[in-house]
Amino acid sequence: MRHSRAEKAATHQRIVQIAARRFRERGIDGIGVADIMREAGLTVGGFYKHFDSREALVMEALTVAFAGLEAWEAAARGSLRRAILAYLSPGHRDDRTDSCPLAALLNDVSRGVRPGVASDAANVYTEQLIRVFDFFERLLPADGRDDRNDRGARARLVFSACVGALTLARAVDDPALSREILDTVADRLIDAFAPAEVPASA
Amino acid sequence: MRHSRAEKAATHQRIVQIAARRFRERGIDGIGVADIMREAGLTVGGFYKHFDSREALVMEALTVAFAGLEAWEAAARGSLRRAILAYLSPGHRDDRTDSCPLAALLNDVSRGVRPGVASDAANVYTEQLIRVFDFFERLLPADGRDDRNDRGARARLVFSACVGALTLARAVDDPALSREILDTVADRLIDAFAPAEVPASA
DNA sequence: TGTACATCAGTGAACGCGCGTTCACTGATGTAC
DNA sequence: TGTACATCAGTGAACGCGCGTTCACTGATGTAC
Repeated sequence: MRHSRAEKAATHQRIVQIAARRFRERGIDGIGVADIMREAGLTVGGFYKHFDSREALVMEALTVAFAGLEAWEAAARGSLRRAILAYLSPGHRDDRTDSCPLAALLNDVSRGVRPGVASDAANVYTEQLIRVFDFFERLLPADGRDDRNDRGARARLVFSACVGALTLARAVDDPALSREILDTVADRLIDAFAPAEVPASA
Repeated sequence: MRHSRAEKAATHQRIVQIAARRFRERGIDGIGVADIMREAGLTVGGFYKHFDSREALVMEALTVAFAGLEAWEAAARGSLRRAILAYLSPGHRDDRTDSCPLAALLNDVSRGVRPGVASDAANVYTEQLIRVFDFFERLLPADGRDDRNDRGARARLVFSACVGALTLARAVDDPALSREILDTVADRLIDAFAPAEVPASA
């Protein structure tokens, strides 16, 4: 029962990190407050010393989960090819706890979107999706018939295909089919949108 | 309290139809047995005269929901362009209760997939996804460099992009962005994969 | 065709369970003197 | 620097609630005669 200020802040962050991982793995309704606290080495009662409600934790966890996108963007180092291959890798498919929240929470967020009803989660989600679309747009090569709108359209297609292929590969029973979805979609996307790009180098 | 045999069969189908719609709209865990029975004009207790468990209803509802894919395939009448435009239409995005189960249940099913653990839902899901991939493959035009594998790859890309764009359009807060995702992804897909196709005629 | 009885679709209350939340309590930390 | 007290992070039991499931019951349907 110790509680220095520094320790409280660390505990708070620990809870949020665990939630950010478990929400992506099991869905926002897929894990309870008691389980999260237990994983943090605490008991349920203490939860409300850190958050006003479960919903408040959800929002903090979303922010943390989306912050992970920056690491993925940085890892691409300006290469569309690398970005696609990392997104559609078996590692990203299997490591759900740390994976892209835009894919992991697709249905959870979309079910919260209703005309006229504001959803904080959908707000953050939308903001981050726009960021990722912009990221892909900057990565796309300018080709002959290129105008800015066309590049935006291609960026939306590329990321839609990435999200679709990743989540389909996760939902599928058959490991061979799952792998085939990842590999062939990545291959086709690179072929169509990053053909001239120099292969990843040192 | 009447119960002729014909009426029981009709009641059974009514329950399954309602479940097939609500599961797609709210997720498999998003609606309870009591609510489904109430919507069917019945009380909870009667549920177990029709199903061994909630899980049994889920499986029957999935079968019914997937059967709806056939109607969509038929409506395309052999045109890739029509198939894409129907899938990525605002109508399909908004009418979630009757929409494509592959998109509506993406995360729900994928969370049930764990290595070594059999999931009946994932089985049906995989089977139907293969069917849809085949459907797209048959619709793709043969082009010059075409071999069968390449057509399979293109089919997987097209449907992955459709699923991704539809679900992203649903998760997004901003109606203009949502519409832009649908329209531009459909446009790019048609441009890349069904360019020579004659526009829909009578 | 008519009657008596068995069946069973549907009722509505109750069950155990897990959830988010509340609460009285504890004891180490931080602070006032 | 040392002491006394207030604060508050964390505990663990309890709360109401909704869920899937069970159960004794009802009364119309189906069937045997």
